[in-house]
Amino acid sequence: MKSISKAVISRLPRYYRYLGELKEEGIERISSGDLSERMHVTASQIRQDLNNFGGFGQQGYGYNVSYLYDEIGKILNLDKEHNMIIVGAGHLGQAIANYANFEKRGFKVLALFDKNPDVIGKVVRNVEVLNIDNLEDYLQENKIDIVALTLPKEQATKVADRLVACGIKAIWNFAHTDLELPEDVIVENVHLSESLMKLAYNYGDIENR
Amino acid sequence: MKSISKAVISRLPRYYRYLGELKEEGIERISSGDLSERMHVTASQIRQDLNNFGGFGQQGYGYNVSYLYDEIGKILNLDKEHNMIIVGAGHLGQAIANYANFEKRGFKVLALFDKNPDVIGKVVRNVEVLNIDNLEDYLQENKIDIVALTLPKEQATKVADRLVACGIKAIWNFAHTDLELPEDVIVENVHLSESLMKLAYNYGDIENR
DNA sequence: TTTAACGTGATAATTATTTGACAATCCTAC
DNA sequence: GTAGGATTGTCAAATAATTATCACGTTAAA
Repeated sequence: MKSISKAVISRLPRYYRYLGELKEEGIERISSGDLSERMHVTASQIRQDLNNFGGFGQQGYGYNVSYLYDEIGKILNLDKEHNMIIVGAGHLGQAIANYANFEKRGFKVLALFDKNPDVIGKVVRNVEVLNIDNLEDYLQENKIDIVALTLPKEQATKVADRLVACGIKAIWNFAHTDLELPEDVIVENVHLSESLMKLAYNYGDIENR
Repeated sequence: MKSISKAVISRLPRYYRYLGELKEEGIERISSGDLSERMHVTASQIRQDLNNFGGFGQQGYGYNVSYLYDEIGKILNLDKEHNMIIVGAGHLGQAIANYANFEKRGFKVLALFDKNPDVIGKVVRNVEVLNIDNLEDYLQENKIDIVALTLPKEQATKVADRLVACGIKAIWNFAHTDLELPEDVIVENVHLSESLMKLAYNYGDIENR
């Protein structure tokens, strides 16, 4: 089986989002051509992308919105529950804990962790902030799939090692550093400052006109 | 002048980060080979990327860390001050306002905006939350370069139009939607849920072993 | 029914990106 | 100074990603 390219994967969530919107609008079917106009990508790319996972469409008809939505959901593992904890209960950690929509997609936040006594014990959206000293114990007693790491980089590296030692295989990393972890641990980075720098680069041309 | 590819731009902030670390470690010079080991990319890519902007290195010596750091900073427009406001003073908006490091790079948060009376008037890191009704007035009186949009998607679309009407050319968009704006407006998207879905996809294989 | 329009999936062509190779040049030690 | 080693910038090759094309199955209107 030939593996799916990274570029394709990174487009799947966007397809999923647009299909969700179409579904909400009550649209039952859509052609790659119409979808391409909405999404501002080529129809060819849509057909090619989807075809990596099987022939979801039908000639002369297009794609069934609801069916395709569900299929992409399955591909993205959104049909499963994912237990998640957040390590770092600062503003960003709390922001993520507060974001309700993740739960709709099966991502369930079970706990936050921090070392700061001021936030330990606080409850954010029904989720308690626990003492990070108890991280190992907690992970032993609870099956956690994903850890969101919202710590300053100095602490993130060490905590990541602790997480991996406990068997964690998926880290959503918000720290401004690249975690050096074993190959079988999946890290998805969200480097906000790098995103902002890209924006600064792109709009710079306009400013200096 | 041939334009710089998107792929190169998106790597620049990472180079910048690593060079900053090298600088902090007191390392004065580095070869593409050594840097490639640190960053886990090919030396060829580093040389090729940097060469898009000029010959920063020297044969037999490598690259001067401090010089290269500054040069990449200039390319990314980090040598200029950027005035920023945040529209949407929810948890995410406040998290961004609280993030001190942006200021170090020249991104200055001047105000937050919200429509919720509970947060209007609140002060986050010396920055006040203002009433969104006053957005247009504020933008007329203050030169704002970048707007961070941290609103639910329903509101984001309309507010984005208002921003553009006021002449804003750079939007850092955290709303879960694609803003449809004139071509000369630069939008940098941060779609957290899409990032999380990518993680779910990638670690799914491991889980279902 | 029949048939024209539609629209996929597949393949081919094109374009973009990454990697490899090496001559030219600079550094450094003697 | 000079020779030998290091390392760049550049060009070419290889790989990857995107886009265009089209044969053929499906739909829907007459």
